[in-house]
Amino acid sequence: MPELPEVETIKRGLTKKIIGLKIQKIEVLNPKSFQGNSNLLRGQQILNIWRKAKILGVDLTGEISLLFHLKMSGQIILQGETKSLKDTVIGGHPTKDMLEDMPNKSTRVIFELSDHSKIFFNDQRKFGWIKIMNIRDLANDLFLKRLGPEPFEKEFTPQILKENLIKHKNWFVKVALLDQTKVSGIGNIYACEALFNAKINPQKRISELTDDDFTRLHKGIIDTLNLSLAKGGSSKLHYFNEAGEKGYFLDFAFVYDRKDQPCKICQTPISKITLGGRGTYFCPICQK
DNA sequence: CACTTGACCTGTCCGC
DNA sequence: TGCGGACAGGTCAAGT
Repeated sequence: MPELPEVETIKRGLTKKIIGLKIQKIEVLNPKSFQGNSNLLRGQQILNIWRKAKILGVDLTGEISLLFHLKMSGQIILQGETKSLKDTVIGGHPTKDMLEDMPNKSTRVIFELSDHSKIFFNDQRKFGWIKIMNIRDLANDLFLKRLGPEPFEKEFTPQILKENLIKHKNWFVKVALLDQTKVSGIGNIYACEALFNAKINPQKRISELTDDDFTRLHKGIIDTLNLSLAKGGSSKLHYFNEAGEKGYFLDFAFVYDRKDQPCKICQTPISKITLGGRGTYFCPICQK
């Protein structure tokens, strides 16, 4: 899925466009994609939009919030009333880099808003979900409660990173980065890229990391996520922002999805291995 | 316990 | 061109 930069990009885009609007109508095309009674949403106004890790939250009147998790292939696409998607895009990427008009065969849920725009929740693989939660239950949600620090918040320091990871001395560092209870929002792309940035081999065990490694890893995480935000996120297969545009971070990636291609620093072919069941890319020379 | 594999789904790409 | 298998931005559950 969409990892932190992709969900954050969607959050920022939606915030500019739908705060204050009301939800007029909900159409659930795939029941498994939507948990809760969708009738509760009708007439509720959108108050605030937030992100925690890879979860997107939409606070509504009526003391309820809508939570979205896009998992591997989810998309949230906002489309205006009359204009086609490509007409609404400002800044003009080529047409081939935009989604076609909605709905399509992956559309699972459709929201109609008070300005007659529509939000399409698309999800090819159906792993993603939307759920309605009472605001009081949000504070008790186990997944949200256990999430580690947000990389862009002050609480995330090299020391905290070390403290959270050191409990698992024998874990591969790459696998540890994917654990959302240690740090929030990192997925497979940014785990690989952050480790390259920090010059750490993904097969290193946590116990092998020095304080200097933790410091570089902390910086590598933040720098990598920042760069991706600046490039609009990563579009490998499914990711588009709320306006249907791709993100271009992967054009700048050093290792992810670059198996056998030359390292951009030392020209050594990039390696691909499997760690914790996930494809893992790294430069065997640059990452010690 | 710690660690790995499978399940959830659909689609695409690569090798024979 | 067809077909099978591997693989894909995530997370949880079951198995070893």
